[in-house]
Amino acid sequence: MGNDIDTIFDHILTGKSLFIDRDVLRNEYIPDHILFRDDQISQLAQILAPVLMRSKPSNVFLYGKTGTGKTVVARYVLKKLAERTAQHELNIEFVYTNTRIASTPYHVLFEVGSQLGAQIPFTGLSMSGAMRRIFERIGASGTNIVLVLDEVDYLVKNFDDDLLYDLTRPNADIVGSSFISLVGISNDLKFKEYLDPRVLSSLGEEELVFPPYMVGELEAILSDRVRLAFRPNVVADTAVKLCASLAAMEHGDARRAVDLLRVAGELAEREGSDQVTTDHVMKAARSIERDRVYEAARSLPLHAKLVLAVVTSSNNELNTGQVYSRYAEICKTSGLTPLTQRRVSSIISELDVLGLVNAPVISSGRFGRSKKIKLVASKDSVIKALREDDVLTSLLS
DNA sequence: CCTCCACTGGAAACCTAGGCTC
DNA sequence: GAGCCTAGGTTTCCAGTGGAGG
Repeated sequence: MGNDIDTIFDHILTGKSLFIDRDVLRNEYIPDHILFRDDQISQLAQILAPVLMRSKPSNVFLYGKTGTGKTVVARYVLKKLAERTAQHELNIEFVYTNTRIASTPYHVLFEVGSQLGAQIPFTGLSMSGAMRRIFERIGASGTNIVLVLDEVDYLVKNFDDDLLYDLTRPNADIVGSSFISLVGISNDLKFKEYLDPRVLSSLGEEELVFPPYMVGELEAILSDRVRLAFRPNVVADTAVKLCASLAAMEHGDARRAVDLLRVAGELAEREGSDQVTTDHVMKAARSIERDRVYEAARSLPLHAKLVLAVVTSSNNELNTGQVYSRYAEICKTSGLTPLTQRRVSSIISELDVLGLVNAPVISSGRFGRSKKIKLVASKDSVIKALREDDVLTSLLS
């Protein structure tokens, strides 16, 4: 039915699409009105307001789990500020980087630099060299910067807080009267424990906490989006409730809730249904999980894929030694140089963090202590992703 | 209570790619 | 263009460890 290409086009041409505006359900969407975050918005606005007077605002930390509105509040306030600064012709730039996507301290600088128009090569410069170029750039133009570092906890846990220290440290000699003001966003409430006291004192000047949304709040948020995104009476109330309660189980994650709604809507539309039902929501939940697994597996480096293939091909739990010997065997037959067991052990831990495998360390007394590794993600999705790699296709038996 | 397995995971050394300086 | 420097990934080295079996 829904697979018929003419039906798909017909639906769109005859205006039978279920959506009015799909973009409302996208992650990057910034609503005109943000529900249940009035306090955080006004506090953040107050903290950042001094930029309008050309003085340096305190650095801020936003804490809260994923999908509690940190990023959207930050972007919303920044957007409003940018509107004002444009009116008053103030020399302020707002820079937003997600440090988990940038992934290394150097890439963060690279990203920040390119947004500011400073020339930073992809590789080759020292950290301090890259930092100097950024400072010189803003010093030369007399620009003040509000820098948002999303998911800073990732950066600090995987590396250290030197970058934060360097960014918060006053560099009067280079930057003149310009300043950099930091807005750090962290998913981890205990994040502060990882910080050096010297960083904490300058960075932790102000902090805002974002509590998880309650089921009722999620429902209100979703209803709001439904009104903007879908045609009237398309989405069943029960479907909205289900999205809200599924997301509430994931510690009140609004992003998850909105994703569910979008995917459910797309599934319903593809089926040619004129209603989005709880059934579509359930299907959406499964489909999102499959996509997540597929994407995670597909983007792994070759040797991580090989390790994953070994785990996937076994029906029972394996320990690190078993995984390594099978992995080494595969490398041998395909003429690859195997990585060391130490490295493979780390790769297994990385797969665990990605939620593809479960690998707790179990002690079996006399029989040693090792990780007990088993696949937890959908086997089909993993295999599908692995088959996309040419090297793997020839190996999978 | 002690042993001893099969690792774990921290730390440092090493390697490579790529820009920098002269 | 040679030689230097750095970041990021990997290897090397190794002290440390939870608990079944003695």
